[in-house]
Amino acid sequence: MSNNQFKRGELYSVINGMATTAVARRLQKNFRNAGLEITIEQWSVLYHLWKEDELSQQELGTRTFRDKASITRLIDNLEKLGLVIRVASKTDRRVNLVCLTDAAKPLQQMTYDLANQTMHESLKNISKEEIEIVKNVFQRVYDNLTSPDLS
Amino acid sequence: MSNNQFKRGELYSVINGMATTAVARRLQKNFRNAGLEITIEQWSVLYHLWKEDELSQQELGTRTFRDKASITRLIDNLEKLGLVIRVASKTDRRVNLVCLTDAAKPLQQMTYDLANQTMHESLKNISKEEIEIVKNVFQRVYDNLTSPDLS
DNA sequence: TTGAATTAGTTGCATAACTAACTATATGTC
DNA sequence: GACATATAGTTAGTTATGCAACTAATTCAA
Repeated sequence: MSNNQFKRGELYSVINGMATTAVARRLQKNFRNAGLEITIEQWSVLYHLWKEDELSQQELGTRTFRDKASITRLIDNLEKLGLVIRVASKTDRRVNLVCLTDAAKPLQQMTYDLANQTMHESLKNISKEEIEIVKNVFQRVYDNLTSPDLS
Repeated sequence: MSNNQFKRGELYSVINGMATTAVARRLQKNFRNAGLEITIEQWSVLYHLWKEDELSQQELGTRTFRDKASITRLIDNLEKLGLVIRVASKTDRRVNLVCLTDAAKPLQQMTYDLANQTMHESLKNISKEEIEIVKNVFQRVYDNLTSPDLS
């Protein structure tokens, strides 16, 4: 009966190895070709800071689906690049607020444009409806795996 | 007009950070809970060898969407675990054929069952039609990014 | 108010990814 | 046959991931 839904391992290997990393690799390549020396992982952090600056590392982890240790090291590298700084929170001394520097500003429009270009290359001939379904399925997969089991 | 198709970065962050890694993490966790000491990356190589044994590293790279260097080290680690061996090809001395050992045999059914279980957890309440659309979109994204541009 | 439990962040360890440079073998062409 | 080119695999260097153990600060509760 499981085989009614998917051939063994097939969907898994599709999900894990193919389209998603192809998109990531293309975006990384487009960054490099444009002379940008940041990784897509670093970009994903900057992306959330451009939406809302001065987030805690914890909050950045939640928004980018990473654990604390990964965020610690991503912020280390972004600090080395001079794109963010850690500022101690005044209300909770455990917390670092991650703040964009002036050096990060010029990257915003450039990386948005490259991300859009990459999405256009990736989503050529794919309809809005299909994209909505994919996004919706992904959200539900994520919810299936992260919400507590109520059964 | 790009915003007609997707909100900036939104689909990207969905694809890159969320559902796919949640599935991978869950499968890894299910392996660990079952006492299996292999990574999902190692499993993805074994998976293809169970379908067809004695593949070259090159061919394994193609089938698992990895580059040569990644395959070299995955095979290194699988050899250390005693699950595969490298056998020099008799017809082309550049080629290593990667061969399953007897130690890998008992893992096949067990990991298939765990992968199926993981897929059931992930795909709860997601219809066959939606799964087909996701698979189809992924294939077309991959094709968009890997086939030569004919425009 | 003191002691337990929780939360934020860091560090060590192992695995894995990509790029680029490298060796060795094979192939194709003059 | 000899040289250029292509292919298979390895290695070095950098970045990233997950887990577990750890410190420091905060909160909760008796």
